[in-house]
Amino acid sequence: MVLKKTLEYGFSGYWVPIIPRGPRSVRKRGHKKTIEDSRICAFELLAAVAGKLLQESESSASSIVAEGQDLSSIHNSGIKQEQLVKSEAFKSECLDQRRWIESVFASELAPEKRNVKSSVGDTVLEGTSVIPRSEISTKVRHNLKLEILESKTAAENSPRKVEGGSPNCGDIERQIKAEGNHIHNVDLTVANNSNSNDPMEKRVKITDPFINSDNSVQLPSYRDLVPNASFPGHRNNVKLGSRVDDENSIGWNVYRSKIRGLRPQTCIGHRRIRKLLSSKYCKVAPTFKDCEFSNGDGCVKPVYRCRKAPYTSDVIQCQVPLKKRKICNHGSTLSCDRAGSSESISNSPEKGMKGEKTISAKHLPRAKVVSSSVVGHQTSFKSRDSLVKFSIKSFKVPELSIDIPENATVGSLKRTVMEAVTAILQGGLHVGVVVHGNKVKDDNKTLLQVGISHNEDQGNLGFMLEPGSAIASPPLSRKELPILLPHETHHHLSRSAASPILDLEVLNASFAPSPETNLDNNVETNHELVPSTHEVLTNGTAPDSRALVAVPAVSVQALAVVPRNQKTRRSELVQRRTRRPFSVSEVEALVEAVEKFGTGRWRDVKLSAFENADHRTYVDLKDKWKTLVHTASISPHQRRGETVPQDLLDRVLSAHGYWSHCQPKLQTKHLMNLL
DNA sequence: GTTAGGG
DNA sequence: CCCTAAC
Repeated sequence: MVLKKTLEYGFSGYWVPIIPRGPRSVRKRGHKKTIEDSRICAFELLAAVAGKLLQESESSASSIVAEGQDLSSIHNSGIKQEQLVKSEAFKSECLDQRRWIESVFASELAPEKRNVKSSVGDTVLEGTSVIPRSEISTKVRHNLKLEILESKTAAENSPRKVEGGSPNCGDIERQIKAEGNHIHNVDLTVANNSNSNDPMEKRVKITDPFINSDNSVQLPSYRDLVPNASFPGHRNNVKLGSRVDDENSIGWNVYRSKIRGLRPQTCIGHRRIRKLLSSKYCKVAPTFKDCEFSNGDGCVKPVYRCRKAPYTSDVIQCQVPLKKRKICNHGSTLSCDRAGSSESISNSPEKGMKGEKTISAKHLPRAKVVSSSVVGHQTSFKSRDSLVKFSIKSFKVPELSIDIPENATVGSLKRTVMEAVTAILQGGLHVGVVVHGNKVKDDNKTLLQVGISHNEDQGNLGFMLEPGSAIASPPLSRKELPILLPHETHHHLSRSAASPILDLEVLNASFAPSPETNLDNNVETNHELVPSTHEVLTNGTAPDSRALVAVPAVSVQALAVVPRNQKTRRSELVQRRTRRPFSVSEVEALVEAVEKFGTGRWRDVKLSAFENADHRTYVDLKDKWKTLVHTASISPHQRRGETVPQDLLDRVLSAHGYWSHCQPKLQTKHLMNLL
């Protein structure tokens, strides 16, 4: 008897293998080169200024001083500028001298206000540098708002794009992370008046939760600080079920660990800033996390809001930026932000919250299961013509189907679910769009075409998560999971130490096979060296018990969504079935049935010997027979996997020979009859 | 829906 | 196991 239970899962904060980043997005320069260069130049100048500042103060360094420092020397360098330096923080940003920073912290642990504002030419840089690093950020609340043009195609507007992100934003984050910095919030606002042609009007804000609205920094009190808490001192345990977020007015909810590293972060130097701005997309007013895009043609205006930080999944964090990129791409080559709002941080009520965003630890944040199943709701509309505004509360996620014996323990159930969810998450997720209950398959349709318009009831629109491409295999196919063997556990743990919420339970699930379940079994079989599962199968347990394997049952319809192109469809949408090696007893049953029915009546074989084995189709049986025949015909040492008793193989050969010999006769007979 | 066979 | 041509 099998207990069937389906459940849904949400974003999860489980450990996900770190996927090597692809090359940084290619930035095309093209006709904007000049503008861009000048921008870069501006930042270089700025950096130079900062460097000079630091140099000047180096003698008196290691302590915070310099409020309203005189910048005459910088003026002397011929750079037009106005600077207001309220602290030295910014200096560290440019020189990246940890020692200095640390010394600062050693002596400045009490709440301290620091503020840096500098402007070079038309470029304004506001930076706050020495802020406590948030080494462990485990949860984040994500709010996502979209404003999309109806006229844009579904593909363009598809939330799938959320998966990506504008290179600028993504790059910013990556760069920050790469530098080991943990800036809690970075707002980049680039506003170009289309008519002003002033490429230099930029505004870079680097903020932090501890930064007040006046851009000052407030450090947390001592007790909140845990020096070098680079490894999670505590984690969030994976829990079944979902947590309803009472604040869940919009978006994902994530929390942040209270543990914070003491190490101050270094600030973004000019180099990084330059990189950021060298991205063509930066011109389109990217703001990190809390951002709003506006582009000249007034077409696309997505608004992303991400409050409180990290502990959002890779998926989420990576997705947001990508989306922006795509949108930027479409939008606005020429003019940016017709409104010309240089303060475009967003007019949403949550504006004040921008400082709350926290970028999590290095290897991308994780999301916790936030809500198990929710359909996205669109809350607000855009009054402006042709603009549709979305507010995605959450995604409806694919169904997860799990078969597990009644006598399995709750613990094993948890582990099974855990693995299933993890496996799916590892494969990445895609976003599907559902309109009026129908999944929108054609990415090229416009929102209007699929029934999404600004004056339409948005209640009929929903988003859902779908397993992504890489989704290698369901949980127990460890073969395809990076973590396979118990002895690898530590290795992985240490390697992923930077991931604050790496959940031990996940690992335990993988490595703590429990006798009551077939986990152990699977672990064995997946070693591909260890024989057998037939103990289980032959000791009275029905073969079906092996169905404990949690199979993420991706619904066909879900998979059918977003059929981009032929090429990607299969790999991205179709989930390969769980590999379930035939047990000896199954082989035996198969052989027996084939002996009876022959090799051309798989349906009969299935019905007679595997009627109750739902996971064995007649195609499977046929395939297995095929491999059996092959196995039987090769030398024993060449065989792999489950060891099939020689006598069974002999029977296979025998039956195969018999039926293959019979076949011609029958065929001949048939032909004779025809003639 | 089944079979058979290549991938 | 997947995919598909060919029943």
